[in-house]
Amino acid sequence: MAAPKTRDRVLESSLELFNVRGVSSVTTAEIARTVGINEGNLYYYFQKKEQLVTALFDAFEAEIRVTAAGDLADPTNPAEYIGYLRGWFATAWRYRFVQRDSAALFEMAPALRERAAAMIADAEAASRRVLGQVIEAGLLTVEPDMLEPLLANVWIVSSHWIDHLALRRHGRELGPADLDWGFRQVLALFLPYLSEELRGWMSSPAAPFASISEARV
Amino acid sequence: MAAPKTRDRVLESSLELFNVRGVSSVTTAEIARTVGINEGNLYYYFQKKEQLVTALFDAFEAEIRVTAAGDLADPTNPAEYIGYLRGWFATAWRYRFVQRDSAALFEMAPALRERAAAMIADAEAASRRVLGQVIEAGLLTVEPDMLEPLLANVWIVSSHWIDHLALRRHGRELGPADLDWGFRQVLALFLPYLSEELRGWMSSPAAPFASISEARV
DNA sequence: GTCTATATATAGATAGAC
DNA sequence: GTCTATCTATATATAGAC
Repeated sequence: MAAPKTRDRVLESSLELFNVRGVSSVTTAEIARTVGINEGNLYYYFQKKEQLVTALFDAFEAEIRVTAAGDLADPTNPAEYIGYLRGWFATAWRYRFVQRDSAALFEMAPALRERAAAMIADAEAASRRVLGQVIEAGLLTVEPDMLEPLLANVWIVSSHWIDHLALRRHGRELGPADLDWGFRQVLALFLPYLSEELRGWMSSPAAPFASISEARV
Repeated sequence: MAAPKTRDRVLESSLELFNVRGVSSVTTAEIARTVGINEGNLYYYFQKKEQLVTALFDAFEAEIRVTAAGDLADPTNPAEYIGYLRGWFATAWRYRFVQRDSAALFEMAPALRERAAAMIADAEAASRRVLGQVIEAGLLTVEPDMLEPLLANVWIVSSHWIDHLALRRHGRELGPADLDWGFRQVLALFLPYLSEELRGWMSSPAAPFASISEARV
């Protein structure tokens, strides 16, 4: 296969740097150095740092919208809903720079504010719909009053478990095992609402608890 | 009473600015302008921006440790535990700049990383102890396996509901009514574990759901 | 304790040769 | 498409008068 184009390597390196150290702490000089190109060359592809950030947001949004559009072929199969959740979770991880320090992000690229708000509204609608299917299928028992708070907490924990764990880890880099921790935190939000049947399944070897670290993250 | 000293006004204004726009986006020039003093004067009190940030962290840590040291006089009284939770919640709100963008914070003041890790460890131990009292008293029924995930999610939601809501609000400033929303999100984490007795009490007029906005925040 | 004026460093961005 | 050299703006920080 062809060697990755410079533009793509810039995006890849920037994503990693932004995720780890935050959008505002990473300089264009550092990005160029990491990619192994000159700073002038970087500006050939992205005339403003804002454009770089926006291009990464584009990718994030596209991935979120694919996930949102997804549907459960068989809502009675718990593995499918867990897979669906894992999709959200993996995307939130891959583009965690968006959530972390969103204030600085929007200050750098103000146009993203509206786009992010629209995106999250659509994403919430999608997850509301899918959760509805799962409840309909009898896997979960959630009183109507609890639906919205539950959805919001799922989003919050999926997006922000990283900061919490990084703090406890004294800033050590997070690895695959930590991803498992995060995903379990999300699943923990659902545990009290499991039907009896599902409760048994969750503790069976078939439950794909630990396999998040094997997914593309 | 005496007019507030300049140093205190600097701290107050900085806290507000950092909370709203993030540590790395706020400049010393902007702080001085907000306080109504000259930039040179600002540097008379804090020779480095890092010292300013550290002083605010000191206040945060002190407040957290006071809250952590607190105990429930009567663990069978649900209002007391809710008050305890509200204490955590209010502090997390007042110093939300610490959680939001913690990467940039630690890059600016590396010494805070270790302190924050130690502080959160103590805080977790404290909330673990108090939650234990409440469970002992029969107000909540939490399986031992769920205790740690629950505590972690309480911390995550308490610290990060703001970013989530700000996104949905299209960046509008958050107000007291939004604080209620956040606190309800935290309480929602506990709702599935309520004893029957407590469940009734929660829906009674005595339940101090809405009064978080009257607290000092 | 507060101000004015100045210094230093560096991040973001451009021009033009190759 | 990539590099070298350079420019501009500005954030942090200091010196010294008042």
